[in-house]
Amino acid sequence: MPKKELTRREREKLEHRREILDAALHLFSEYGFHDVSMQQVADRSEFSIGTLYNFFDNKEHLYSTLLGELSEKFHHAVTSAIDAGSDEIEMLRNFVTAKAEIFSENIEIVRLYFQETSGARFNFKAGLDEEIRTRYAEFMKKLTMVFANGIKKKRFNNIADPYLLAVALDSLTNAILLGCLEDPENRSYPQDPDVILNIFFKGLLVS
Amino acid sequence: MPKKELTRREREKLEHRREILDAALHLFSEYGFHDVSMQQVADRSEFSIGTLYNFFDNKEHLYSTLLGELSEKFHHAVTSAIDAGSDEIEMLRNFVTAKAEIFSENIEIVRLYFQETSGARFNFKAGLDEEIRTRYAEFMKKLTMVFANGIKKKRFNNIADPYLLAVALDSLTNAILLGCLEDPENRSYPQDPDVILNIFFKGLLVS
DNA sequence: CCAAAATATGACGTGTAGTTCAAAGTATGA
DNA sequence: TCATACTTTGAACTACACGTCATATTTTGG
Repeated sequence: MPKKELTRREREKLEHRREILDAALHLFSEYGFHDVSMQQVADRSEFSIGTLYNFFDNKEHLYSTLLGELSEKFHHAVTSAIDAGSDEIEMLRNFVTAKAEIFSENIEIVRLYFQETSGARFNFKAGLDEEIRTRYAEFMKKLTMVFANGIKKKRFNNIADPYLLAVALDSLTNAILLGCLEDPENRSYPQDPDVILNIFFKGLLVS
Repeated sequence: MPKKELTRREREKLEHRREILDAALHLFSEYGFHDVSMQQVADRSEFSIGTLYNFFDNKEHLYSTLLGELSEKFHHAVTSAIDAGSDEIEMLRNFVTAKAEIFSENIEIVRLYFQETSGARFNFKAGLDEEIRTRYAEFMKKLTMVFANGIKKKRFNNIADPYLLAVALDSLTNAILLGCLEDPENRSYPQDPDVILNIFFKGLLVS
């Protein structure tokens, strides 16, 4: 399929679409889905309301397009970081480093993502985010396997169920990274992944 | 102040208020703030719309009253559990046990709470939940002190900043407990707090 | 240069949800 | 029993936001 074969018109159309998505991202990220009107998106993107509807069927479609793009970007970066590791320890370090990078470079995106997956995971119209759930499940499976393999290879101690470890690491990185980003003055952003990982790597109890 | 000295009328009024709050809790917990109308709350509580406004100034007030009550209940239970421990290890075990209990006994309440604090912590009208933020900050301070004291007393290894440990334990328990409750068939609810705490207590790395 | 196609516009239709308030219903206690 | 105070009611008011569509503008290509 020829990918570069786009007329200027087509390129401009894509650009316009991108501008609308960008405007929507900023607004949704700051105020949330319900507290942003299509008028605001129109104003910010410097298009008229009608034009928005040439690109997106409705408000939800605009929103879910954003979420879909973002979750794809996010999960690709994170999973490929894991794959790039040569052993389980390196995989975890790569994961934390990649996640920290993504978070710090895309606060707005990340905020939007967590508005959806944390707050509304339970009550939003199910199905809207089927794709996101699937990606998340895949990612958790991968992370679980890292722990499971590490334990099997005797690189890790068998301190907890691998899936529990995966949930733990994921939620813990979310909380710590978000906390640092939302309150940058009080908490410095961890450059070294082991700042976080030592909570797992080293034992708290004095033996 | 005489607390029992309530006329039947006053008692009934309180009861009515409670019924409205209960109805609102169930609805908000299931559908979220924006997707519940006052009409629905009225129907479910078997009062008319007008009556709701005799008890609460507006929809937000109704919602924030719920959140306030719930966060108070929640934090009281958790902090007193910590206080009941005689050493740092027991404090952490008490905390996890109490939290697990609260979660399993009040799924709806917990859902509502996390809708607010996870999803909207960033973007909701700030100030609406000033009280909740304060309580949360207090609680985090207490948990941080548990870790800090444990480290100072050489009961714990100094594997990470105490505040980081507190954030970690809090987010980790949230994620694991919620995960079990929302998907009870696949994941069994941990009765033993050490199932979770071993992630902290024991080191993952084979030394 | 002009007609046809593509794109953009924004006033307007429509529906809905929060809130008000005058009237109806109910309890109180003299 | 009856007047007074308290409580409930729900139709109606107001506001706003999604989404439409006839019209205007711009681009294309002959």
